[in-house]
Amino acid sequence: MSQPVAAPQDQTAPQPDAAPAAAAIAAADGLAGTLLERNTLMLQRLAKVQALRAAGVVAYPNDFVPTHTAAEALRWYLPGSDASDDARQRQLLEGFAALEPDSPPAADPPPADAAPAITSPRVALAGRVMAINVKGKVAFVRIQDRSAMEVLQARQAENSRRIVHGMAPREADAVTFQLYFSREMDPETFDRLFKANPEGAWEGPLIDVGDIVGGEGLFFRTRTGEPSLWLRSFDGRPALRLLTKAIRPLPEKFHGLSDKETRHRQRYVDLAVNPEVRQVFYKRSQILRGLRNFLDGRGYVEVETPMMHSILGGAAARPFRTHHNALDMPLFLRIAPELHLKRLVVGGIERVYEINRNFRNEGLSQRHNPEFTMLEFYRAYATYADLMEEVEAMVRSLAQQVCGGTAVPWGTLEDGSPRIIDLGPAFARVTIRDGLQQWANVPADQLDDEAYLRARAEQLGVHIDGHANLGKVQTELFEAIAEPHLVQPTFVIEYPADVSPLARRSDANPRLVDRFELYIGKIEISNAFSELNDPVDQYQRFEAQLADKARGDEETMDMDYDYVRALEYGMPPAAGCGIGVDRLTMLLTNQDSIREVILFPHLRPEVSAARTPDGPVAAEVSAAATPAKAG
RNA sequence: GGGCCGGUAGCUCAGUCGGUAGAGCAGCAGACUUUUAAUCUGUUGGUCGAGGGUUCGAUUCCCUCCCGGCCCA
Repeated sequence: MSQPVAAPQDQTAPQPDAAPAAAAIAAADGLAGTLLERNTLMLQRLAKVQALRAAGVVAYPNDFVPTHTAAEALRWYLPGSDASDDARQRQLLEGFAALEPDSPPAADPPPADAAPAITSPRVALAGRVMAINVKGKVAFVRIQDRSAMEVLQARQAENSRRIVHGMAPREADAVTFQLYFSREMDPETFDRLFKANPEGAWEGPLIDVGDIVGGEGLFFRTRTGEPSLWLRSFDGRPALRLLTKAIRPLPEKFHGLSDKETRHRQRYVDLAVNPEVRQVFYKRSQILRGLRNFLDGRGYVEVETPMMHSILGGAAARPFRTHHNALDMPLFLRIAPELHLKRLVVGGIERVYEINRNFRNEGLSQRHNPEFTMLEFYRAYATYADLMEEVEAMVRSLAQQVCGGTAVPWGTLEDGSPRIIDLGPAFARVTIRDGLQQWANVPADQLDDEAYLRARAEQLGVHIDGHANLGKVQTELFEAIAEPHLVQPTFVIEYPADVSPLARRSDANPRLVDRFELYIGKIEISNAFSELNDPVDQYQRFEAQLADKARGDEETMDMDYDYVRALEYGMPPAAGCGIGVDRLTMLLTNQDSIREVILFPHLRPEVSAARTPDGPVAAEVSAAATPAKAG
């Protein structure tokens, strides 16, 4: 049995130390030892769990069934300007339980724009408690559920109406829905949750911000016009139930959680308290769905190809290495799916795509995460020029779906106003050579002079790898000096064959390949080219890669005999395109860091100051983060 | 890899030219039957990122390290 806690009856006496009492309760059940860390707030909340159990309440029930989301409830309650539309009213009423004949008491005095007296449907809502406001014998509990962003829109609309009707505006950015609990509706539950319980195992209120609750009731407006759920007990059920007791406190309601490290390490907290973060990932979901819809609609087939490779290929990047125990062989995490997808084109899947992770063993930055999501699609009987049109249509269509238009905000200008990127007009095109002349002031007759280009790069402070060949020098210099100019969508074209070992040579100039990269907002979004399907040329280019590797270049491809064999069977003329989904998401959600569009971006293992009564558990936390399960 | 900035209560942040720390919110106790970051009264809570050095004394000064952010390569 839990030890009863001495209740502080005498106000003049020194304050009893609540923490040891809570610790006693928690420790008695061996609960605190399971925590990663201990603090007073957590021990208090653990004690509340014990108090619930002592009162015969199931602490973590799973039998509450919400009938609606908060947004559905609001939609019923705030029909909007077309509320007079009978069909809409019927549609809104669908799915609601039978109307309750006894409506909650009318607000006093009734607000000017109050809905006419109505009978309210019975509604059960569940969500996380974001704010509690106890005022004597009534309590307000604001909850947030999965419909938070729709609630936000509804409340903004409601706020506009309030202003029109001359009422005090509400905060329009609230994503919570308010439950109103009057003690007379269910005194026992009210007192247990909101009032001191001197006889209980924990003397104080049992509900906290952060808990998950479920409540049943009817709609009404408070005196100040806030649409609320008037909680009441039906059929003897509690008017408000704790569904999950949170042991850890949520970040503070006003400033919220802003520490980036904590936000990324504990994304669950970030998502719980920062609705705009949830919105970014909802949009990411929309983007993925939009990409699939777009390609499916054009006859592409989605496939999944291996993510563990024995031969590196498809991109110039350093790999992650792993090992297959049973076969006792080294494996690479794939750096690109390209060569597998083109094998499928050989096999007759003439339009094919894959959306999945690539892994590249390189530094982390605002635009680089070691694992990132790549869309690659391949289309037979198409050229890179065809894919330019296709990519342009795809990006434009996504912007319309996700942003509601083709003009999307992207960062800020010098004066602090939002920079607008317009994806509506035809995307600009610039060749590598034009760019070098225009932005690096390279004379036309020096464009193929490697020594000159290296000297110019030196002048401009651009570092170029000593192993780089002419094409790589041209490309690296171009990328370094051109990127700041590539804000509005721009296709960069006419790449040197040196840096494109898988691309088809240009018929006009065999030193170039038919390739483009799409830059938007100064970042590379896409890379595409007409595919090389001449097996002899392909074999020779692999050999050139091996030569580069022998010279010390670490970012080269290996010879892939099976891929050459596939080409020997004949790949239809084709073009292929890769799109960085994370970067595209950055663009369409106006985020300046890739970490803001990846749910769990890569971070160094956490070194926690966590401790328990039995000693630090940080070592366990760290151990869990290491790949010890491989064995 | 280099430079700069940061790590102080559960959260957001002050502060200490060296004398073991404060605020707001959260929490706890009380009042309050329609609140809106509710209000009012009282109050608990910190190995000041880690380790070492200097010192009578270090959260503060010095060194090393860890984690993060920004910029550069």
